[in-house]
Amino acid sequence: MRLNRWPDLEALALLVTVSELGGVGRAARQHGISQPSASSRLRTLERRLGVQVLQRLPVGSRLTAEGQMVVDWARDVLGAADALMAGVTAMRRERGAALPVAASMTVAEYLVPGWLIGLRPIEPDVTVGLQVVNSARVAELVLGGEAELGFVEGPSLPVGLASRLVGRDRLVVVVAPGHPWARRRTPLRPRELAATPLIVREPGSGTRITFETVMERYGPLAEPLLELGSNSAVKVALASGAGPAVLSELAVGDELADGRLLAVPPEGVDLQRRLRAVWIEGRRLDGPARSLLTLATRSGAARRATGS
Amino acid sequence: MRLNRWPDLEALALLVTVSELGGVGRAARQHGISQPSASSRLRTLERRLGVQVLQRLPVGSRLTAEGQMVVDWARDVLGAADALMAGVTAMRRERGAALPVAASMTVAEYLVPGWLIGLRPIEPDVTVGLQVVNSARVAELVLGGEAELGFVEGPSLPVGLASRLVGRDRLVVVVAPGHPWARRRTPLRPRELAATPLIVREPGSGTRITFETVMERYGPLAEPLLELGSNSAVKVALASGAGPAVLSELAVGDELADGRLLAVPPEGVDLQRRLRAVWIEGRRLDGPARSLLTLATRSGAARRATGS
DNA sequence: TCAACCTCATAGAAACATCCTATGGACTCG
DNA sequence: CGAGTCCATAGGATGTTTCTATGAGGTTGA
Repeated sequence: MRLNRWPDLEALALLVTVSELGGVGRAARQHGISQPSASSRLRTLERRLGVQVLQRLPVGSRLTAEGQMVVDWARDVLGAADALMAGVTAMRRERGAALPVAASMTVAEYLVPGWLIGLRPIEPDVTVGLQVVNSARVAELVLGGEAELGFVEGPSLPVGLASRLVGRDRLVVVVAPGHPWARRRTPLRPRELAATPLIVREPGSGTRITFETVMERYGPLAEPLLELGSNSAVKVALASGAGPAVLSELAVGDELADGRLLAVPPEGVDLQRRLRAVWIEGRRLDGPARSLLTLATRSGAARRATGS
Repeated sequence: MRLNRWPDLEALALLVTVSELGGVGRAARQHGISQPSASSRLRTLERRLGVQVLQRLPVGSRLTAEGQMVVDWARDVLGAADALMAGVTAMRRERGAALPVAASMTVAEYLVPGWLIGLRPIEPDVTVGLQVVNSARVAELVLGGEAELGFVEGPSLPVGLASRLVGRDRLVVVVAPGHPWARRRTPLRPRELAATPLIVREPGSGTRITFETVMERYGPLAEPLLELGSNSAVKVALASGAGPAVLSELAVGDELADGRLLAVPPEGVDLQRRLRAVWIEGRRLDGPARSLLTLATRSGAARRATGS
C-alpha cells in the first residue's frame, strides 16, 4: 500500500453527509448506495487517514473531535472540486447552451465557478456555456450575439456595450519566502520594479496588459524573466525560488494568507483594475442572464464591503 | 455510469504533472506508475470531465486551452486536499511527535495546515503533532510542556507565556443572499445586532467568547437562534437561509468572495482579534519550533501588508 | 421483561477498475 | 532511412467496490 495516498472524494462527500444526517445508513441512502457499502467506504477512509472520525452509536454516528476537523477540511476540498466541475461543465457545453457566457481568464478561473454554483439553486435547469478568451474577444463575442453576457478585466471598455462593475482586482508583486526581496526593508520604487526582470503572464493576457499600461510611465520595462501561460504556472515557477512575479490578487490570495508567498507592494503604484460584466447596449437582460449578473454584482459588492 | 461523478485526485495530480513535464510518460515515471497506466487514467479523466484537456503530439503532450483551466482548478483541489492531509497527519501523531503543537480551532483549521505545508521543505523529517483545543487549554498544554508551541485566539493572554502576533482575524456578521439583511440600506446598529437571535458557535469557542466580550457593552445579547459546533456547520445552516451568523473572516473568505454569503458590518464595532503564537516564557525556541514560528509570523505579516 | 425496531458491521460472491508487460503506430532527427 | 521518442492498445493479473443476506448491539414501548 502506497503511503500518502489521496483520499477518495466520494468518501469525503459521504463523511460530510454523515455529519449532516447523523447516520451512516441515512447518508448511504442519500448517496444512492447500500448501507454496507457506505460503512466499508468510511472504514477505508478512516484507515487511510489514520484517524478515527466517527463514533458509532446504536442510534447513529457522531463525529469525533478529529472528525469535525476532517469534515471542515473536506468541505474545502469538495468545494474546490465542485468549482472545478462547475467550470468544466460550463466549458463543455460551449455550443447550444441556454446561457452562453464569455469571460476573460482571471474572471473565468476565479469567479465564474462560484457564480455558477450560486446560480444552480436559482436556475436549476439552465445550462451555462462558458468560453474563456481574452477581453477583446469577449467584446466581440458579446457584440456578435455569440455570448449573452461577458466578463472582462482591464482598462479598455469597448463601445456598444453596457457594463456593470462586478468587482475590483489588484495586481500584486509577489516573491517566494526565500527571495531576497522577502527580507527587504526599503520600499520598492516603481523604477526599480520596472527595471527588474519579472515572471509574467503571456502577452495579450489581461494581467500583462494591465501591468504594462500602469508601469508605462515609470520607464521602459525590463525583458521578462519568464513568460508563462497560466497563473498557476507562474506560481510553480515562484515556488522554486525564481524571481518576483506579477499576478492577480485573486490568484494568490491563499498563498499570501498562509505565507507561502509574500507581497512586495510597489510604492505609490495603483495596480487595481476593474472587473466588469458587459452586454449589448440597450438590451434588457432577463431570466438566467439577469440572475447571473445579480450574483456577480453582489459578489463584487461583498468584496468591497469587507475591504479585501 | 453515474453522472456528476467526482474526478479522481490521483488523476488530477497526474494531469498537473503532465502540464509541468510536458509528457504523459514522464509524468508516469514521476508518479511511479507505468506509461500505459497513466495514459489510460488521463483518458478516463477526459471522458469523465467531457472535455479534451490534452493535445497528444509525437513529441509529448500539451494542454488545450480548456486543459489549462482544468489544471489551474485542479491545483486548488489538490491544495485543499494537501491541507487536509497535512492537518490529519499532524493530528494523527498526537503522541510522540518531534514537535508537539496545540492550537485553537480557528487557527488549527485555517492556518496550521498551510504552515505545515510550508514547513515540509524546510524541516522534512519533523513530524508535527497537533492538538486542537480551546485557547485556555492551549495555554495549559504549553505551560505543562505537552506542547512546545501553541496558537491562541481571543483577548486573554495567560501569564508565564511569551507570545508573538501571527495574524489578525476579524469576526464578521454574515447572511445568505436571500436573507432580509442582504438588502438592507440602513447600517446595522450594535444594539440591533445584540438583540437579534444569531447562529453562533458553541459556548467556550474562541469565536463565541470574542463576540460576547465585544458585544457586552451594547446590552444583553439575545438567545442564540442556533448553536453549532463547527464553522462549517454554521455555514450549512446559513446556506439554507437561516438568520445572521457570526463567524471568523478566515472561515468565510471564499464565500464572501464569490457572493454565496454577504457581510453585514455592524456600525462602529471592532470585531478584530489577535492570533498569537505562545510558548513558555524565557525559553529559547530553536530548530523546528523556531521554523514554524517564523512561518506563522511571516504569514501574519503578509496578510497585514495586503490589508485583507 | 421481551419483542419489535433501530443502528452499524461482517461475509461472500459478482462486477468493475486499475495495474502491469508487451507491442504497435506516428513522428522527429541525424 | 534507421534509431529514438512519444502515446495508444491488447490481454491477463490484481485489487477494490459493490451488492444481498445476515449478525450483533442497544433503544423503545407494550
